[in-house]
Amino acid sequence: MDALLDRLNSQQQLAVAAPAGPTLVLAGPGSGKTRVLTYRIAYLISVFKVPAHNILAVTFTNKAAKQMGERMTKLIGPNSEGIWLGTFHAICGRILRREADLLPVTKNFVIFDTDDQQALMKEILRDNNLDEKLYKPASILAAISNAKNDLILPEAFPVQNFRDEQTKRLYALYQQRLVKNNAMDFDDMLVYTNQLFESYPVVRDTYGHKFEHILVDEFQDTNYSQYAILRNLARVHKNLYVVGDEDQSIYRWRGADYRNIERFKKDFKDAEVILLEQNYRSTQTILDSAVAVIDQNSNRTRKKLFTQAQTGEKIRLIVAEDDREEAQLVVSDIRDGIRARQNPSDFAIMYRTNAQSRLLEEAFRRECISYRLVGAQRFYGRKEVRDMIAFFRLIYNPLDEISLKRVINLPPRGIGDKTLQALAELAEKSGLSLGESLLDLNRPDNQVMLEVGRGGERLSRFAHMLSGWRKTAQDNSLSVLFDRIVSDTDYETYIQDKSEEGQDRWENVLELRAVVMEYETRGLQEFLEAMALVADQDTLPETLDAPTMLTLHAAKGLEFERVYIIGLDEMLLPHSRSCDDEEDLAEERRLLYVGITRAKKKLTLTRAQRRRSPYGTYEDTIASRFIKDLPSSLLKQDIYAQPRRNNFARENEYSRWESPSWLRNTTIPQDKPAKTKFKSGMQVRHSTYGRGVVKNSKLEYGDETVEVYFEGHGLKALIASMAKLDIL
DNA sequence: GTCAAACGCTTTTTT
DNA sequence: AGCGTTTGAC
Repeated sequence: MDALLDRLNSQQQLAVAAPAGPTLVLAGPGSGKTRVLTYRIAYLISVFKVPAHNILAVTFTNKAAKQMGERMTKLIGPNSEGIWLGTFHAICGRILRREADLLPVTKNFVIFDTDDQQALMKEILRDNNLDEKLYKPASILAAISNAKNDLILPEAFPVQNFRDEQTKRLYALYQQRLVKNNAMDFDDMLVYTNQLFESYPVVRDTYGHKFEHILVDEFQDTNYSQYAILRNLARVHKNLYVVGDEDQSIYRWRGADYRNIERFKKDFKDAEVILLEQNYRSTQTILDSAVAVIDQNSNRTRKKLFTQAQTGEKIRLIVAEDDREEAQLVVSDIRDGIRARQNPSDFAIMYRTNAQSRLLEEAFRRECISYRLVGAQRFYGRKEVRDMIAFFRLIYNPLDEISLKRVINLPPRGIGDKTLQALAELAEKSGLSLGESLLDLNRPDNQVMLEVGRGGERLSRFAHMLSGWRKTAQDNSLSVLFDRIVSDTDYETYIQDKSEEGQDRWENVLELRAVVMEYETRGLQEFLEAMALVADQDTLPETLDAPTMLTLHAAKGLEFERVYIIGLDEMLLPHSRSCDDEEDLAEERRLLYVGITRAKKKLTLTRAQRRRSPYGTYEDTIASRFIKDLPSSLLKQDIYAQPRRNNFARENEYSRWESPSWLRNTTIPQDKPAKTKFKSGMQVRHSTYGRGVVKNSKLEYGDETVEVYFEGHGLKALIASMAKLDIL
């Protein structure tokens, strides 16, 4: 199996073949981190002869887990079967279901996502007569989440003022309500796992013995409670192998604590530290600019990033007049690239906030280019999809009141607040949950129905449906259940109003049915677990050959030939919410660093001089402070010309582009070409338009603008440094 | 209980 | 500006 090591450089070999024991791999971007991790596991199995089921590998995203699994299978085939591979949440979910007897919830607990949490918190606030405006559910939940990430239980919640006291109380109530719903939130999965280990050393040591080797990817983005889980699990064998890069820590806001690296060094004194510095991804220019950006952060160990690749092209900086034009410029450039035979999937556009994708989407549609949009809640956030999932959840776990309330009157069947109130009173009296007393109504001998009044009949009709579904769920496949819910509720008629959106929504339902089919044999539990833990970005069709749009956060771990990072404006990158805290600012910088280092060949940074503010009006922007950190020797400042004239002349709103008046000088200094390279009458060739004749050329705004007449395309104004024009 | 109009607020990043 | 939520009318 030494052939395994042949394909690695010496640093990587050192990491892959490291002796057992605590190991810390500090890996710069593009240094083959994932490769090392995958090979390490293969090495453990084939050289150390560790059985796969004694290995635990934790990744940051489901996608990374999937990817690693695939690579592993390629590397060592079926020997890799049985390995515990997944995100912290997936792994914890697995442990918690197995050990559910020791938990305050039952084995078929459900996982509350952000929306469910909000709904629950709103109920609690209402029950306690607290003003939602004063106590915003989101901010209360954020405080609770922070506490959980540090393993602070309600009793230990630190109180300094009245508001803290309220938060503490709400935290306690919230936990009670979750248990009543037989539910837990994302953070609870980690907290419960820790509690399990702390309260039952037997359980802790069972898993501790089981996992001879534990490997962790993206270690810099673990939070304290995740670290505590690792420490608990590694007590026995101490074979904790973590891989990370402090410069790529971008989840502080979610509780990620890069101090875990220090904790690790302290808790595992004899840990071996291995550095991976050679970069296999990017050109030296890209690396240099990345280093220039990240070196401005203090409190970090400086690393060199080197590559054997070429210097490569300079970084382009494009300044558009407004955000709409920014989007159009980027998309036009990609269009030109695709026409010039570039692979569509080589392109990626990255941005700070999801909202920025909208203008890009519009631009792509105008150009009739298909695209991949990562995340942004496109599918699983849709109401109709969530509705259907709520039906499933209620069937699986009737204690889930949030889901019950969501679907009990859906489609409207005359069960409003009053009827629900009556049901709640009934439940109160019998000491049952809403769902249980609802199902009780269905029992033929049930008399209490009368007490509920006129709504009683509607309620029991729904109860009848629900118990029918529960029976169906027991001995039928998921799609059968799905179809029954749809037909029993006449869901199609409900959402398929004649409108076009109705059609869209129905198509979403059908798409969800296709997802359900994938879990056909695996059952309800696995389906719901996946729905809760698998995010949109994990479901991207990898096969689609199209440019990708994604947030800088979502870009971590990926790489593309050509990367565009848009919106390099103050208040956006760095984001306004991060501007008054030193640590937050450092994280924004790391975010840009992550983005830059995704690029293999070519990097383009853009910004807009005016941008739509959240309020709808246009506002002037200020160039991002990070631009200053890029040495001008690495930059090629570009001002776009427009072959768009012909394309858009028909559309009135674009007519302003016919004049070059939007071209602006910007603040970035640049060496201007002394004289024009092109002269009137020259024969030239362009990658897209073919042969043409130069009509005119002049120096303008720091760059050379050439007017060329192309047969079949007409007169075009091109920027010499941009358009690849060859003189014939 | 349902529907429509008016209001008010919003945007950071995600398992 | 656009959306979701609340309010008010039927």
